[in-house]
Amino acid sequence: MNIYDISKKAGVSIATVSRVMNGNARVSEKTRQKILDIMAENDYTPNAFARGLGLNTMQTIGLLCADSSDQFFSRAIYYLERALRANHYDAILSCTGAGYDTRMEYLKRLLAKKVDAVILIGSSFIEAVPERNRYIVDAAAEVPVIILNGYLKAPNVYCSLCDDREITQQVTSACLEHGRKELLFLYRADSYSGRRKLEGFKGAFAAAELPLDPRRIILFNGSIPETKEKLLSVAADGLIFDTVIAGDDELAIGALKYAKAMQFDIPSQFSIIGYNNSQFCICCEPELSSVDNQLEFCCNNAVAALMSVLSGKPAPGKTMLSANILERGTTDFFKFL
Amino acid sequence: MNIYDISKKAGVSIATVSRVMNGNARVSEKTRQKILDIMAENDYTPNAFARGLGLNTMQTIGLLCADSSDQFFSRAIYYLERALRANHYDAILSCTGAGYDTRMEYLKRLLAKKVDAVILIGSSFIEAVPERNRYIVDAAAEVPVIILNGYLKAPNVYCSLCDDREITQQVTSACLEHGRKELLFLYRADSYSGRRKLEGFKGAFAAAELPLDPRRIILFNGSIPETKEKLLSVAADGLIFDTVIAGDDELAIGALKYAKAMQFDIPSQFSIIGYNNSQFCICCEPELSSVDNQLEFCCNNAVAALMSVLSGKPAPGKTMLSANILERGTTDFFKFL
DNA sequence: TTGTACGCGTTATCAG
DNA sequence: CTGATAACGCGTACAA
Repeated sequence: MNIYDISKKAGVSIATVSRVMNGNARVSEKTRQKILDIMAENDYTPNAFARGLGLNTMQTIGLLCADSSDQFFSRAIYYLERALRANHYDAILSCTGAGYDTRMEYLKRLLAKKVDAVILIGSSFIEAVPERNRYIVDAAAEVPVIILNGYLKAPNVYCSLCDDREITQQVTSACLEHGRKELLFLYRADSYSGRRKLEGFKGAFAAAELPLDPRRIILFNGSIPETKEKLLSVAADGLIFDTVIAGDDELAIGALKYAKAMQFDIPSQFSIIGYNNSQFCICCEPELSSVDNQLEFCCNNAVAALMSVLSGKPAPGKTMLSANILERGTTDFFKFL
Repeated sequence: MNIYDISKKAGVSIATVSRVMNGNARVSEKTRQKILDIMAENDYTPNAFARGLGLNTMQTIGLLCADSSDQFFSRAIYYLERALRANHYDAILSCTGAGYDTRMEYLKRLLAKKVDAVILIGSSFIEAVPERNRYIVDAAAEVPVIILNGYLKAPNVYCSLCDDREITQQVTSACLEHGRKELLFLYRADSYSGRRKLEGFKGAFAAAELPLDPRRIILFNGSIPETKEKLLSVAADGLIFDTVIAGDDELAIGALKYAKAMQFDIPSQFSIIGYNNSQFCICCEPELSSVDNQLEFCCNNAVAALMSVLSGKPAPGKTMLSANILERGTTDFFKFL
């Protein structure tokens, strides 16, 4: 059933049918109803490919993320998909895994599918060496590129992120001010947000004019039990620490397991701060204090910016949100923050 | 840059260019190279919409799920997307939420986008009243429909699931045999798998010829703290229970919080069995014993069946996998299972 | 081995 | 208000 069939049954031309479908042009109420009835009877659906060919869009946005099963990413996907759908766009999802080449390949694949834009979920897409981000800038020459939780300054690239540096510095400063000096900063990846969090951690020490032992900064990409083991070995090497500031909640849970293995009282002897305010926080005991990085707002902002750009209007290249710390059972000194 | 531009630059017709692109027909090695070079120079990408229009496929599969941020669904999405991609298909994701109408609406929307097939993730799509599943049968008249973790017998519908009934019966029987008689079955939804799990629970009592107090079956759809409160109130109402068999890990964590609030020793005084073997299991203490329902196999099977169907070959309407129980710290009587 | 011409189902631009 | 017709870019019979 195509537009010709409908036009024949209605005794009009395809142009009129097309006008009725798209609602815009003026058609007599009588023929409009007739055509609508016939379309309903035959439950006609316009061919999306033909429409795509003519309009050069199928109203789809490419979503690129490392791993959709990650708790943070999966929430982002949920919010983004919902917001896109509300704007009549569909989401093509593509999970790249950790590899750099795969990221490039899958991004190209999305572009080949002629998506209207691409959303990069997660700061792992933004590397420290500018040249390595070149492929993103190139992609932005074809379609708008939205980056969630990362920042890249380039034409047609729009970033929506939370101020990881600031909140990490605030959290770290709060620790220092409350007498916790033996801090450990544990982060998973040399990503944009990882680097920003690290800056915040260092910034707090600088602001307090305290020396910072580089051994207190640990880049570690492991599971919960591996993280626990890692901390046990760090402690065995003689480093003393009574507080862990983690780059994500999973690392924080690892730290919690470490603290329990050491039979520390939490939070009086040992404190832990997670990041992302994920479900990890509420299934352990004590429950995990964590940074709420406003993911839902972030996602909605990202889609709002995208919609603006897609309709030819300008949008800010960077939208930054401030984060909050949610205090639960693994700390007791954020009451006043 | 389209096929005409390329053909002009190469001094050949578009047919030849098309042949080179699709690799199949025989073209002289010389012109083939020339065309390939020109395509590379101009980094030409065939227009996906035009191709879709002609071939009536854009190699996309619709993924429908209630909530991509759910731990179980997000893992399913990851596995499915990966398997689809390996077969050169892209995934359009659509999250419906809990509403029935929304499910119908979004499914229609996917079909309107002319996806090559639809994968329904999660047994919540399959209702007890056949008439309510009608829209799925209708969809299967247009494209193959794959159901993950649910079962619906209908033409062109292919289901990949784990034997929830059997494992739940095994688990329940094991409890009964080890002297745990005061069981509570806690499940979230009247979904296909929910009903199957319940059958298993009841089946174990029937097999042991034990009476089953209906108060021991609790249908409850709440968060972790809500689940804890619910169990506290159930206990306050006078029901005695020392074991919770939960339909998912989140409910199980709620039960764990309840047990801790009651200061029961786990697992000697109180046992808990979760379901899905999700990340929830390893972030609590003691860690949660849980049913591993072989999600990755399930997803791979689903995609394998789909690929078979899409290439015109037959596939089983139902692929059922057996599950395992993974014993961790909340039980101590599955060693021999 | 290569080229011509048509079909795919729309949208949009003209005339009328 | 309506109709004829040209794009849109590709795949592919059929012809050469």
